[in-house]
Amino acid sequence: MCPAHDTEHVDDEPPFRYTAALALDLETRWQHWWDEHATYETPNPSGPLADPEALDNGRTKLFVLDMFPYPSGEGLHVGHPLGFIGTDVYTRFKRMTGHHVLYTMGFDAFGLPAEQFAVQTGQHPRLTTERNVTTYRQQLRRLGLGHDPRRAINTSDPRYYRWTQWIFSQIFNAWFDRDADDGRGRARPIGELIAMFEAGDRPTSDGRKWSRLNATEQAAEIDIHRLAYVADAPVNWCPGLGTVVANEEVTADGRSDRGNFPVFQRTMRQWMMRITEYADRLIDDLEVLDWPDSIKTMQRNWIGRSPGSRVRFDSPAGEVEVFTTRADTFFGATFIVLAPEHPLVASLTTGPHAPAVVEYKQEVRQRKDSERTDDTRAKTGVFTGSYAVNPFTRKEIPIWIADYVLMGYGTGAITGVPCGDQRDFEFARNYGLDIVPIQQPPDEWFEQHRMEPTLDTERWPEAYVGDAPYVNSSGKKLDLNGIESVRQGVDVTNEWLEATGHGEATVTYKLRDWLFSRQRYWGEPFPIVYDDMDIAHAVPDEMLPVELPDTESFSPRTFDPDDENSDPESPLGRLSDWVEVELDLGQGLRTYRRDTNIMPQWAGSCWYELRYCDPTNDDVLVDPDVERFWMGPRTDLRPDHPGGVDLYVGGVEHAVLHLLYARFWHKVLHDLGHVSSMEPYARLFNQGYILAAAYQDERGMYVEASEVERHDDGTYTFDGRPVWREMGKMGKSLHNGVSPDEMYEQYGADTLRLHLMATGPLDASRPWETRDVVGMYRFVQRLWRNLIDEETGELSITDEPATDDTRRLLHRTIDFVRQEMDALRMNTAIAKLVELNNHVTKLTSTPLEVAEPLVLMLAPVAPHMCEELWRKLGHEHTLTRHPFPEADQAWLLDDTIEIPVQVNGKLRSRVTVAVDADHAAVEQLALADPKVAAAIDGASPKKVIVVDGRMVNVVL
RNA sequence: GCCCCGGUAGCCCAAUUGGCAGAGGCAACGGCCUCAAAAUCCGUACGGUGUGGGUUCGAGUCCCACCCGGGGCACCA
Repeated sequence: MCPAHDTEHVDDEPPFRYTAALALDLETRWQHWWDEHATYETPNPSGPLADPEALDNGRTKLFVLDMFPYPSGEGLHVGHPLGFIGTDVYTRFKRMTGHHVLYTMGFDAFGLPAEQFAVQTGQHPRLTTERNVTTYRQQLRRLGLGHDPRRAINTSDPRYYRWTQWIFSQIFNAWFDRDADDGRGRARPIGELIAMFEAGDRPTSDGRKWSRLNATEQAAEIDIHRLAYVADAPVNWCPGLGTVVANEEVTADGRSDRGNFPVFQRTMRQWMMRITEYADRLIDDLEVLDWPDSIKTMQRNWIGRSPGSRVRFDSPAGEVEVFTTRADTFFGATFIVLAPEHPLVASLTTGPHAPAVVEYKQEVRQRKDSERTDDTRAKTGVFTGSYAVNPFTRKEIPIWIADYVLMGYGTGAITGVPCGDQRDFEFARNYGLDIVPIQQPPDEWFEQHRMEPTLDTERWPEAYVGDAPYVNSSGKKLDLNGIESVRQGVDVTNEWLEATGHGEATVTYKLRDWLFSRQRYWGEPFPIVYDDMDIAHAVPDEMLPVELPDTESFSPRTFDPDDENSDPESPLGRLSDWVEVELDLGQGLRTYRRDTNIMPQWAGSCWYELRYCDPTNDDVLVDPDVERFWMGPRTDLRPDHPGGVDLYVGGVEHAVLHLLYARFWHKVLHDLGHVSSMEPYARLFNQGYILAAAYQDERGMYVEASEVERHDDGTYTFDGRPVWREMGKMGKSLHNGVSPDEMYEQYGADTLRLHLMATGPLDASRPWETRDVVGMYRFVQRLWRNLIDEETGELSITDEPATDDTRRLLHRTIDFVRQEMDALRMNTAIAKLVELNNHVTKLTSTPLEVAEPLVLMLAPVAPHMCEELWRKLGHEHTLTRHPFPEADQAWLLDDTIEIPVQVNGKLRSRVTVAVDADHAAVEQLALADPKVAAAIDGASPKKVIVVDGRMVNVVL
């Protein structure tokens, strides 16, 4: 049983012992006090939240952000607040060390999880969302987080999503000028593009004069440049969710990351965002971000930039364009492979081969994703019957189709170079295609394969990939023979391609445009209407928000998860009263049809940090002065600082979704002049996860972990049936959550905060053990007792000065704790505070000169208790902005120091020397030590190594 | 298969970046208190750093190979 609940004996306890009950009392009291005194409200330099006087005190601004939660129906578990507490401790520390801190919390309340919860419980998502937000608010407040409550936002609040829609309109009304900024490219207002067309400064796509295009044609011309556009595109249709989803939301095995339903590739008319235009900037600007390398790598991989060449081959069906990163290998190209879905396949297929081609395409379509991605499977394909001309060799080479070539990457067509590409090699071997050697592999390569060097590829065990001298690689005006590096071979070939018009150097990306529309209910409606010509118009800014219509039929139409041929049906489309709307868009009152899609979950989180800066501004999404103050580039720190939030803390799972989308939106807003920062998050920190034991029964189902019984033989049962234990991320899906409410009840919030911070570094995942929490509970009890008389509740300390020992430990602790908290290493800071407190415990009474700094240093982690103690120490004001203790350098140094003496690397003795003793003196002292002398045993040392203040090593 | 992290006491974690392996917490054990127990308090013990090699006067720390755990990517031409 937990101590605090052992009520039978509670009477024996001193009345003012720090117990859970006392913690509850003082914690709720202080939370109330902070609210009343607006302790954590932070002023802006201008606008509605301005208080210039409060700003003008020489403090540095600091914007710290948590990844905001979506309020699920289960409420918090103790794993959730790990990051929140980490940032809270950090911001509290920073407030005490001269910073103006912007720190608040909002809710990511739109989206699938909220909607699914509502559908499951048969209640309107607005109701369930509101209720869940209330629960979260209470639970977070109980943790004592120092948020500015005025800045809290909720993405499903019309006053918030008004601006989400506004940003969408900005993106819709923008195009990407690739030539701007010396080829870096920049978004510009669509009006500037129209002006260029009108002035004839820019040719239209089909070369006709702008004025000769009719309204529909003009609209179409503009639409192909918009950063947000509607297009027929291959999309991921998920019947089980009843909506399309983005590439980033599809798992590696072809299922939805929400719900784990099958996802099918289909061509559909959907909203897309031209994130691909930003691919280079999204990669290049990673350089100036202070982010974990792992996340940067994930983003680079996701964007997947690969420089290569496009080359056109003549074929009976016209030109076939292929993409390759190895332009140097065309002399070895002995076939062409198209993706089975390639548009030219039909016209390239000759009569005799048609049945095989049709059958193969059918086969590929039916192949399961798990099979398709199995790269151990033999390469398959069929011949189309047609030949293309290799422009390098002038030879005819067969055109095949094979499913190892993907339509979604490059041009969906490749040249088969079997001698230099393992996939092509395997394919050629399978179908008896020529393998022409074009490089002389190095001798070591043959040695590795235990064979004599040869150019007879029949005997090669695999393709050779890498640098090597070229052979058989000369033709008309292009001669690679003699060149030895791939790099050079590619460069020379690219020059030839461009000179002859056969192709050109290019870059392809794995990144696709962002599929932005969803056929669900709980999200931001598009601020778009269509006229009778079906031309899309942005709803004017002054008519925003386009409010999400209230309806009881909010459930999306979902389908059999495997019903590939079903079609999405948006819930908003059923509301004909809402869909039909009369508007004056400058041409008088007309009837328009609203777009019935909603935005994806990610829209609201793409820009929330901006709204935190200026949450109540009704004129702009964020006042430019305010944005510059909180998020402007800190060129005072380093010249290439991109601006953005100073510290962003959250889980690694958003590496390529939220973090990529948010960067994209931010860059568009920057380009259009709305924000001064070039990146949203200057520094990113990934907190670890709290893991907990989870238990599976025979069926593999997870059972409620708290009800599992452990037996002496190490086995576990649930409800009398055997279950098996594993460790996993705490949460709903593994049924292993522990609620913070239980911890408040047993120990109080300060203890929970201390425990979560003390068990390990913030970025480390670690298992939760409820029984460990008592350690920090004992610590705060001890600390409390060191300052407070448990019988009277009165302060019990002494004005007597501390001894030198105590004082030295105090200043060392101050020095260390400052350093560690600043580096987000709360675990080691706490360890040193415990150490100091343990030292104080041994004293007969606690000196005031230790008590005060101890309380101040612990305050960031255990703010409630420390405020209470601070008050009892006679201070009237909150310690929130009281200066953090400073170490006195004089007490950091000892006069003498004990250093180890090794003989041949083995520890033999210790000697005490003056800190400033010179090497000779230290050496002499070490050699004179009896234990050392015994170890040396009369031999004369070869060398004596003295490391200042560290150790002595006598080498014989 | 490839690319990142990480393996230190029974458990969670420190270790001034190459210099005495242990700061802190849990658990364990002993003691005080108690009729007894719980809680509090006081005290004690515990491993040579996943494995094998190498560099060095000296390796938890650097290098090489491997094993285990976690994460990401995976026919990307």
